[in-house]
Amino acid sequence: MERQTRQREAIRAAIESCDRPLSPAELRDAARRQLPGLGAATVYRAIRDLVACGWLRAVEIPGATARYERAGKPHHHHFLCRVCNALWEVSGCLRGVDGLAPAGFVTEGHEITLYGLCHQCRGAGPA
Amino acid sequence: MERQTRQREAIRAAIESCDRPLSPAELRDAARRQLPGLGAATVYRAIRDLVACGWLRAVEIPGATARYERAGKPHHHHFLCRVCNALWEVSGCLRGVDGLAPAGFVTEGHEITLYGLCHQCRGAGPA
DNA sequence: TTGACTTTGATAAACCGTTATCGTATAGTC
DNA sequence: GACTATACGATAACGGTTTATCAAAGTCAA
Repeated sequence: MERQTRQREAIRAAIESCDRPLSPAELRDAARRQLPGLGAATVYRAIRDLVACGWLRAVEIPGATARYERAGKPHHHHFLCRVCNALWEVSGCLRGVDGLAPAGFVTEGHEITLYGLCHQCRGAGPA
Repeated sequence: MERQTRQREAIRAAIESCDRPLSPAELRDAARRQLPGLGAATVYRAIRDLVACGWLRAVEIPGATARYERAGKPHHHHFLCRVCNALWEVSGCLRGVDGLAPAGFVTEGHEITLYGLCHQCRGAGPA
């Protein structure tokens, strides 16, 4: 298993050439620019396999379907634009996040999601 | 409209007697302890109306359906237990969260979600 | 080049939370 | 108590995402 195909090539290339996490639909659209006939099922299969082998990572965000980014990046967070729904990478974190948990809780990780307008929608979007 | 019914009474009481945000299913189960025949549609209708009138607030969390809590609480965040899936309230926040956004982005709000084991699952849950 | 086995793409179908439908029950009013 | 509009509960339907199916195409080793 794990053959080299044009489809998987295009999907991996789309992830690597994009600087932000993509939803399955965004990923399919991006990969289709290189391989127009690409089917949706193929994208889901590739996502499943790439996550399973540790190459890709799911980014869960509140109130929306998951996005996917290259695994192995340093710890960071995300910014969700309420106009274009793109998820952007936010470098860095804050000290003390895990310490917010109440006494008696075991914190294993955290997510910080910022909301607002991205640089592209700042001027164009509605108030 | 807005009649006083046993159903809405039980739903409001369930929210107020619980110290953490509830999903629609959790809310229904909680209210059913007071009113066993309560239907799911009634819970969804009540949630819609209570959110619309500002009594209830939706809490969006990554990778799960929204939970609901009394509106009007001071700014705070949440802790999601990976074993029992309960969402717990976490008081306080951190300075500088909104400042994480990249230059050129307009931050309108943020969510911080901690993950791990709640105090109840700490001892009982699997490693 | 052949041939076995994998992957693809189109389609259908599963999923799951939520909403609409509709006949019945009930709250609030006279 | 009777009346009327609202709310309820059961069920079906929805919408969007994800997965299963299967014939056709493609990959890769021999």
